[in-house]
Amino acid sequence: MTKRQRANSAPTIHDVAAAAGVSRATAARALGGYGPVSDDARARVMSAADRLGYRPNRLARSMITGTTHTLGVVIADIQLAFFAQAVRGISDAARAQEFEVILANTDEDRAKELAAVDVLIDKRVDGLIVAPADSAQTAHLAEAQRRGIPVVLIDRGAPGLRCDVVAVDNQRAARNAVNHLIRLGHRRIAIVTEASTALSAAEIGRAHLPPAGQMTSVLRQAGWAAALRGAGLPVTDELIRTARYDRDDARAATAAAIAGADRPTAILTTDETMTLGALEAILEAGLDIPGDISLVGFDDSPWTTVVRPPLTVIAQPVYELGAMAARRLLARVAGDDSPPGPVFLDTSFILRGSTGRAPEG
Amino acid sequence: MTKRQRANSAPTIHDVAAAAGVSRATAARALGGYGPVSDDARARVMSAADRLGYRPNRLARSMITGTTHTLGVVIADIQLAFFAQAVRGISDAARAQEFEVILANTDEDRAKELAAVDVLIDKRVDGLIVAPADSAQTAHLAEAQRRGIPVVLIDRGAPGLRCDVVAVDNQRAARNAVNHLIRLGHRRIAIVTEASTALSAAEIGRAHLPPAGQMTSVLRQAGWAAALRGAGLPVTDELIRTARYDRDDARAATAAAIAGADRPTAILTTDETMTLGALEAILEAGLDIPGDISLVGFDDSPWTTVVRPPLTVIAQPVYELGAMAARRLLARVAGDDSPPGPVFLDTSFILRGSTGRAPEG
DNA sequence: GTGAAAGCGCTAACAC
DNA sequence: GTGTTAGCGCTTTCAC
Repeated sequence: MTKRQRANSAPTIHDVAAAAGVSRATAARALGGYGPVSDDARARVMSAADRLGYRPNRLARSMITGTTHTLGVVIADIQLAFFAQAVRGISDAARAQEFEVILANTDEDRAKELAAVDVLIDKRVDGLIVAPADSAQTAHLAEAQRRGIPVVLIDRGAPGLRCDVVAVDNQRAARNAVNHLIRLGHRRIAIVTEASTALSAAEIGRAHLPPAGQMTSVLRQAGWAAALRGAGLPVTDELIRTARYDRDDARAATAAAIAGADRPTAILTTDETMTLGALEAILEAGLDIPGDISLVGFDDSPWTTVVRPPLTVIAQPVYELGAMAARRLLARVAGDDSPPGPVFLDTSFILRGSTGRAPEG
Repeated sequence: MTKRQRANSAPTIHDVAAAAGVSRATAARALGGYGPVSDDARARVMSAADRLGYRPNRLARSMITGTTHTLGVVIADIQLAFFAQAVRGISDAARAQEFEVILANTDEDRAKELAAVDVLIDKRVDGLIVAPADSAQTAHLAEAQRRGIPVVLIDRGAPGLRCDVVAVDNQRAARNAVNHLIRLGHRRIAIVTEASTALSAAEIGRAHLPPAGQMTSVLRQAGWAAALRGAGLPVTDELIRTARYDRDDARAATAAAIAGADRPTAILTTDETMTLGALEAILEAGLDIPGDISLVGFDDSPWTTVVRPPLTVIAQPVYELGAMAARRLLARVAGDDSPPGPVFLDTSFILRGSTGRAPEG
């Protein structure tokens, strides 16, 4: 079988060229929209192309140009509302420049992250957006950069890596929220946070955390501690309630916190999952919000206004975080080599019904 | 510059072969794990490979093998919990067989869907999972199939397309839920659904809908109507409350429904967004749930147990829907050519506090 | 403006 | 078991 007899396989530029009676180079120029082509040739090529149902093979093109018009996105879990929104922002910004998105979930597991990054490099993505599972171990990301693949971090930074980071100032946001509680007269303000990143009262006292160099929950905890210290209030281990990253464990941790003798009068939760668990525990205990206890947490989920009372929350511009990360990455892909650094988007403190004056006594 | 002097570009199989002192073919065989290679040669190749930091170029491989180990996933919006969960299921099932996932959002817009499918075909994905925006217009999907790309539909079917569909039986699920309300004595049971797909009372009376051939909301509406008719209850336009697909509009539609003289004693909502709006309206109206009005809706969102009362819901196995779709698609990619058809996964009716006996009168 | 020819990095016959 | 050779479908010099 000679080369031109592949009757029923997809038409290539070769077939189009033959049908149009021009050379492959001319057909390619017309189809690809580069280089000089006469109007006549272009017209013949175009009509041949759609008569044959020609579609360019982007793999072949990528082999030569070295660019795939594809971004790799490596996050913890697309099922978490935070990442779903961020990915939508990324996807829209990418799409606006004709880039596609390959998604990988890590479940905050470094091994999965390594594997994902490797595959994405092998697939020759043009850039990588990563929410790194471990801020301290980023050799694989440095390696990607070394191979010419720009990396933008989202949600959390990595001190050891020279790259762009798009995040919010978690310490500041938490500090603001806790300051608000303090102004309402609260003195015992607990935090319900992830065990895997939580620090003890002693540790959080010493810690000096860069604003984008850690997992968000530690930063939020640090902000909480800073606010307490700033008001001269004690930061004790009893106020630090940790749970596996799981709603039910957050419920149990909160239940334990409010069962004690010296019940906190307010609780800060570090994200939606923790908030859900904490709220459940408070409801089950039959406590009045905010009469007996105030509740404020990160993330303005849609449901926070249909619970009673509606929740006071710290909202992040999640979609924008994603869109911004993608835009920065795309700029890098396009050759921008200005010095990389963090970009902080503003959070907003949304005052609703779950925070109120501290109960007497 | 001769061919071997590309000092600082990524090492290719050629470089590895040279370093190991074997031919490219041998190096390729060792690296790719195919064909016969002596232990000695393999060892030398492997050590040369990781000394040089060799990584295979999957684009080049795909050019030859014709497979990219990539699935295209075309959905409405990753920000909707339903799709986020489904995509996680898809991603995990794909990953289990070393496939990656490219994501595209359509916002139920056919033009965006067409564009996405085109790009994915051009990128030579091995298969496509699609939640089609329009069940009636699927020429682009048939075209993908014609080009040898298997297609699996998720969440909704398309009567005109011969392919696998993974969904739930929405009519049946809705009918069951409404039957439950009927057994509780309800006679005026309204539905809050999307305007874009809703049928009038007259239309829904005549409609004969295939179980997987439509958008889910019509099917749910049909199930609702079937239950009413089955109990000899009237299906009137007054009971059909439509809204843009948007929580706030659902709130307004519900507010109008419960403001009238002949207030429904129960409401069925067709998904999380509608439920959120409906619940908000009921709370704002100060009605007691379920004393004044019962509420049941599709989708068992995490927050449905922290509102008071907790919501009775129809739960779909969303993650499994995704995983199943991916597994079927992967089977097709692997050559399975058994007759395609729909697969229905079971929903579950979760009885909680938002449904109760119909009020007297 | 157009064509011939080389080659991206890899796999797959086919000899030996 | 190993090497040689011919492509995959495209872009890109470089002549003409």
